[in-house]
Amino acid sequence: MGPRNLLEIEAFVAVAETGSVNRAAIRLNLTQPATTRRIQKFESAMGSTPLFDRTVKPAVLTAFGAHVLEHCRRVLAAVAELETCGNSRENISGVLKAGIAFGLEETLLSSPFDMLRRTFSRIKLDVTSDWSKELMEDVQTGSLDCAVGLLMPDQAGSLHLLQTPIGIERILVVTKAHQHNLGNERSYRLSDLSHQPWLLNPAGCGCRAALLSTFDRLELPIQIAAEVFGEDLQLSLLAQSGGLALAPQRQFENSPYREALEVLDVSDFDLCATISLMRHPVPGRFNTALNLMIEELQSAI
DNA sequence: TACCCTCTCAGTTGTGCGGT
DNA sequence: ACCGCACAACTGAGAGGGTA
Repeated sequence: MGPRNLLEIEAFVAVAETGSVNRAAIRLNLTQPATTRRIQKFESAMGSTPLFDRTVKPAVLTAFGAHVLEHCRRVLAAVAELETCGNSRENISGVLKAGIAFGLEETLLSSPFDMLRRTFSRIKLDVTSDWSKELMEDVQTGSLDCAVGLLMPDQAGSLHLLQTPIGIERILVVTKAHQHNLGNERSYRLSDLSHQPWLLNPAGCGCRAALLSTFDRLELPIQIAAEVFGEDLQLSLLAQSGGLALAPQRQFENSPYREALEVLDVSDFDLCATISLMRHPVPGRFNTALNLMIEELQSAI
């Protein structure tokens, strides 16, 4: 088997894992016909037993295909391992497509990415921000090589991704300091806060979804006064006009508005998110770089 | 050795077909 | 009507061989 067949194996694994030639093509940075052709060559090289059942739509792996897939994954993992041991850091090159969850950019991004640029001079970084849920899907489809996400408890462990926990982030309920209409309680319940104006991120934000789902479970109404993108802007508005907002603890502690804000102890809303680095389970060419990035992230927290 | 021609391979665009 | 897939035709890069 020459290196050409390795490309066909990658195409087969991509189609099997994404469930679609189109999505596989996106993962492989190819057009759909090119991906189809690689699959066809691989299938013909594997003999007459079909790898996909195309009588159903979308096509699914046959039992033989599933068997072959496991072998292919082992081959790709072995090749990645071989490349890792053969490559010096200076020789690892290419565009590393990384995602970072909204809200984590400023607190987490600088140190690990500085390290990558220093250590792997031939890696070009392509960094995008999005909600964690979207980032997970992008890593799953291969549009991203890795992503640092803020995962809610119900998101951790979902999808077939390798998730390395970096740290825990407590999500705080924050209000303007000395806000009179909340009284001077030491602890609140969500029922005390359901008629207060909330400033929340737009739909797509995991923290918002967790809060709304808790209100829903308790059958309480919630008054969303404004949908404001980004915790920085929310905290700024909160400091001026009052209301309630959610904020990751690190972001709150680093906020210039911190002195004008206070954290509420809400006894029936205790949300902790996991900061995780997500990547594909099959090690790729950036495996060494990602392992170092994890160490840097863990020391940055 | 340098240049040119030919062939092969892997990619793209354009398009048609079938299923939902 | 739209989407996903496969096929046909075309293109560009690279390898290999022949010739001056």
